[in-house]
Amino acid sequence: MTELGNRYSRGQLAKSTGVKGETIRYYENCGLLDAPARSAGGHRIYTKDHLRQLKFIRRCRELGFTISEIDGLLGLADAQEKSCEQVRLTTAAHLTDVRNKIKDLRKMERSLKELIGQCEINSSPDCPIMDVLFS
Amino acid sequence: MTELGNRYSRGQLAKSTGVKGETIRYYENCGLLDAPARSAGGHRIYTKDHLRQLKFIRRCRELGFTISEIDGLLGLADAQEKSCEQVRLTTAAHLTDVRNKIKDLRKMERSLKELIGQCEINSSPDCPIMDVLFS
DNA sequence: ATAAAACCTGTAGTTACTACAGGATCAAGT
DNA sequence: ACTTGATCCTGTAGTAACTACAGGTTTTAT
Repeated sequence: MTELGNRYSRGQLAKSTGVKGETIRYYENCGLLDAPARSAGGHRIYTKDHLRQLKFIRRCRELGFTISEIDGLLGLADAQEKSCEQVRLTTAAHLTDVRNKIKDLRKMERSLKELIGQCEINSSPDCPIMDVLFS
Repeated sequence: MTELGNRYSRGQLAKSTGVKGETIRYYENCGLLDAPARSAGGHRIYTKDHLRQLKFIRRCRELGFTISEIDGLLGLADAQEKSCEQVRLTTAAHLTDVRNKIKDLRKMERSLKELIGQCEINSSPDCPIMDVLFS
């Protein structure tokens, strides 16, 4: 089916997706990316399908999905029925995670800002940041 | 100097700082936490100084400082002069990191929200989230 | 004295890659 | 056909900051 002008080396796949060659191999080991055919000499021969799949993986990673979440999503891509709802749930759960992380970081941000603020007021010989932390 | 009623086991130290016993050992291996004296049988005997130091480490970790940043801060705690400025710089640099992370996560949040939004509109048999990601 | 709790060391697992080492193969030019 | 340089192959080890054993010793409480 996929035959004409449809062969990519690992390097070409890397270039067109922005995913490093070594990482592509890693995804294959993980079972995330389908194992491609091999040349007589053992080199991997990828197709347009791999390209599509890898682009999907990269996008999901950029959105902060973990490998196993992506694995789940790829599994759902095949199973039709009910899968849409599952995808939505996975995405929603991930959104919650992201929001919690933001909350934590905001708390850190406030504390760090406060620590630095102490410095501006300061004129004592001791470091006020250390004073607060090392109490 | 530190002698009376001033001996803690690893477990006691763990309980009073909220840092797990195994993690305490890890910090010692890292060189973060000073190696304590040992009993005849080889058990670690901590002092109030260790308690103080470990609390400092825990606070810094909660604020997102890396181990090596904390190592740096602890080094500065001794060296007096100029160290306050260094502490402030380390803290400021860390604050920038935290803010960048927040920015990234916000971008993720927006995208995820958008993806989920697609679902609410949707009535087609295909999953709109997958459609967008798997394009 | 005995038994349970806590401790000891060293090693391996976690996540998502990245970076080698030491070869083999491929593609292009002559 | 041959050579050369780029790319590819495998397997392993390293990264950050822990966590979790296994298999044994010590401490503490009764």
